[in-house]
Order: sequence, then structure tokens, then C-alpha cells
Amino acid sequence: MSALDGLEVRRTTTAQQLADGLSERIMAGAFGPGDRLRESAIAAELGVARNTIREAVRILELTGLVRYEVNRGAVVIAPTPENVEALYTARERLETAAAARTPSPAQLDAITRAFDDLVDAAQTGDLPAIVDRDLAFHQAIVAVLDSTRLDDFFAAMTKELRFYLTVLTKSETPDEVVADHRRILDAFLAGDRDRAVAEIRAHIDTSVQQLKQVLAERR
Amino acid sequence: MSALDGLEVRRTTTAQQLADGLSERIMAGAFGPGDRLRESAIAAELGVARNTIREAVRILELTGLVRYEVNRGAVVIAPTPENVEALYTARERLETAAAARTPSPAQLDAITRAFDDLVDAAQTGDLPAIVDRDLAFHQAIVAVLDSTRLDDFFAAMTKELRFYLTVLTKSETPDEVVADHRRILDAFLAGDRDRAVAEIRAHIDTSVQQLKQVLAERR
DNA sequence: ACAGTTCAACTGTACTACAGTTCTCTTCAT
DNA sequence: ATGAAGAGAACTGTAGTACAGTTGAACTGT
Repeated sequence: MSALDGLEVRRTTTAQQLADGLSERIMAGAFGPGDRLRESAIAAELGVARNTIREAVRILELTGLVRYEVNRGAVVIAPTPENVEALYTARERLETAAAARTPSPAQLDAITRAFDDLVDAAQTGDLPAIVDRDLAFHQAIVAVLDSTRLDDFFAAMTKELRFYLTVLTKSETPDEVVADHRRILDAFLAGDRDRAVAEIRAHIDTSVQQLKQVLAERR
Repeated sequence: MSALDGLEVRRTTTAQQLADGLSERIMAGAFGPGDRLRESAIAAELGVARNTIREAVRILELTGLVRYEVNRGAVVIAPTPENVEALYTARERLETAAAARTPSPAQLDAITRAFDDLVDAAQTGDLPAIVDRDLAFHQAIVAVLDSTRLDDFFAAMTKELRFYLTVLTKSETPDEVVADHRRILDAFLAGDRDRAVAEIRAHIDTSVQQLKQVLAERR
């Protein structure tokens, strides 16, 4: 602990900060799926130049929350059925691949802790927190793959998914969520890799079915 | 075949075209690892405005060929040992996960064709072509995962890797390359998933060792 | 060889401008 | 009412200029 801890000149650009801020607001629902991000409006409101906003939005594109359409600018991604399907397929592949491996004690510990956190959140009933912990649990599973690149990739998908979930609010009760994940955790703790794979597959399958139903109803 | 085939108004932006062009040039070695992309120079040379170049480079960042450093601008990625290691680890996880699945006949066919292409290239001895076909073979393996998102992710890594390989020129002979891949293909064709996984693991392992050695010698 | 200084080059950001595209609203014909 | 058409507003994509702050490299004195 040095005497200079915490002292740090701003080691970031305005555009980066704007990207972070915009990201937060989008995740919080200030912009819905499919909404356009109008540059001049945002620039005026935040008191920065339009090209700076443009850069910020390009940075946002990196995280996958928006995509560019020619002559229409940045558009917030929308949960189309195909998109949701593709997202969950990728998740399933990664998580089952992870479950097929033998986790290190530390990794097993991290998964267990993530589960405990989920249980805590479920008891309070705080829905956004539950979603957060749910996704963190799965991130801990993917970490068993021991690959930072895959961790990052999964984290990006998680961000996208969390956004969809805030929009779609799926219907499972907290108790069901906990029960689902407990089965997965048990399989891991028992060292039964086949069962872990199967549980994860089942869990993701029901999740995607639910989501697709919510999507269909929204029409 | 309509009378209007091929007629297409440019459905892309200048920045996108610039990004594509720059990407090509980087892949071709016009910029080496660690080189900075100087905005004003490029803008002047190509006759576009600097902010357009900036956008182009931000788009480039999406594909992973450059990354931004504060107050230094865009820098071409460099093959550090950690980076190469991380890349190959992610590859190994994805490819072995794919090999653990049962490929559809079409997928098996695609893998076989990719191998044949590799053999053709090896016979001509055209090194860049060999690298291309090599990577295409592995892309075909990952396709067994049946996930477009993972396909895209792998393709992005492939782009990065191809860039490194053009810089590093590893030492395997074409014959060795073909032999290596033939073993993998055989395991797939035999439907022996365990052997396929093992062969892939071995192949990637030797690749990464070779690359790391080349890296060490370059110092 | 080394620390300090200086200066040119470059990035990050702001502001202005304008052509071309998309969106919206109104008008007109069915 | 409904839909087609057209006009105008709003917005994006791009160009160009400007300037403060940072970085890197040459230069200086030690």
C-alpha cells in the first residue's frame, strides 16, 4: 500500500468514458432494442462534439450492444429469435465443453461461491441481481476452460444476454432458478462430468425455450 | 439471371472500405506488429479526411488487428508469447470440443474437402496458400460445433493468427503439415472421437511450441 | 553514458459545413 | 378510410480547420 495509491491522472479518453456511460444507460433500459442513437441529440445533451460521440459509439460496437446500419447510424441490438438462439447455442457449446473438463479446486470453489451468491440474491428476490448472479455462475463454469480469450468472449455474450433479459423478464421463479443451478453444482461437486454436461444442456435448453416463448408472445 | 445483375449502388461507407483496404495491407505486411497507424499520413495519402480514417481504424479494431493506446493512437497487434499462448489455448478448446461431437455428413465432407485443398496447396509449395488452407481446415472442424457465433469468433482469431504467421514463418515442411492434418482427418473419418481430440490436441501443441521457439529466437 | 531540455509530430477533441439518405407529414387520388 | 406520392425536416457520412496536451526524438550540458 503506497502513499500514492488511488492517485491516478485520468488515463482514458472522453470517447471511452462516453462509451462506458452510454453502455450503462442502454443496459439500464434508457434505450430499447432497435432504438437509434441520434448523434446530434446525444452530443448536444452531453456537451461534446458529434465526432466524439461517433467514436464513443464505435467503441460501444466493440462490446456488441449496438451495430451500425448505413445511413441510419447506430442501432441498439434487438433480441430476434435467431439471435437468441445463436447466443444460447454458443453458450451451450462453451459451457458443456467446460463441464467435460476437470475443474481445479480453485475453480470449483469459485463456482460454489457463485452459487452461494445466487442463493443470496434469490432470497432477497431482487430480479436484476438474480440475473447478474445467474450469469456470473455460468461465467465461473466457462472459466474452467482456462482460456482468457474464451472468458472474454463469453463475457461479451453475457452482456448482450443481460440486456435482453432486462427487456424480456423471463418467467422462472427464484426458487426454480436456484434448484436448476443446484443440480448443476451438485454434478460438478460430485465430479460427475457426464451429469454436469447433461444438466447444463437441460438448463440452457429450458432457458432458451422460455425466452423464445416470451419473444413469441411479445409480437 | 436478371438484366440488373451486378448492378449495385455502393452499399457501404467510405470508412468501411478504408477499413477493408487497411486490413488487407496490414495482412500483407505493409505494417509490422507494433507499428503505429499515423492518421494524418494515411489521410493525406488516401485523400480522405482524418476523422474518416479514425472511423476506419475503429472498425479495424473490431476485427482485432489493431488496438488503441491512449495518446498513441492505433497500434498493430504484436505476437507476444502470452498472446500466442492465449490464442492457441482458445483454439484448442474449441477444436477439441468440436472433435468430441459427431459431425454431420455435410460437415465431414467439408472437412475432407478442406484437407484436399490443403494437399493441393502443399504440392505447389506456396507458403501463404498453405497457411490459408491450414486455417480453413481448422475452421471446418470448428463448424462441427454448429454455432455461427463461435464460427465468427474463431474466424476473428484466425485472422489474427494468419497475420502472426506471415510475420513469423514457422518451420514445418509442407509434407509434415499434410501428415499432421491427415491424422486428424483419419480420426474424424473413422468416427473415433477420442482419437480426433487427441490428434488435435497434439497438433496444436506442437504448433504452439514451434511458434514460441520462433518468437524466442527473434529476440 | 546520462539526465534534462526543447521542439516537432501526432492524438484527442471541438466546431463548421454540406451533400445525400431516410423519415415524417401532408396532400392527393382511389 | 386507404394507400400512393411528394415535399420538407432530420439525420448520417464525410470534409476541413483549429488547437491544447502528449509523446518521442534530437540536442544539450554534464
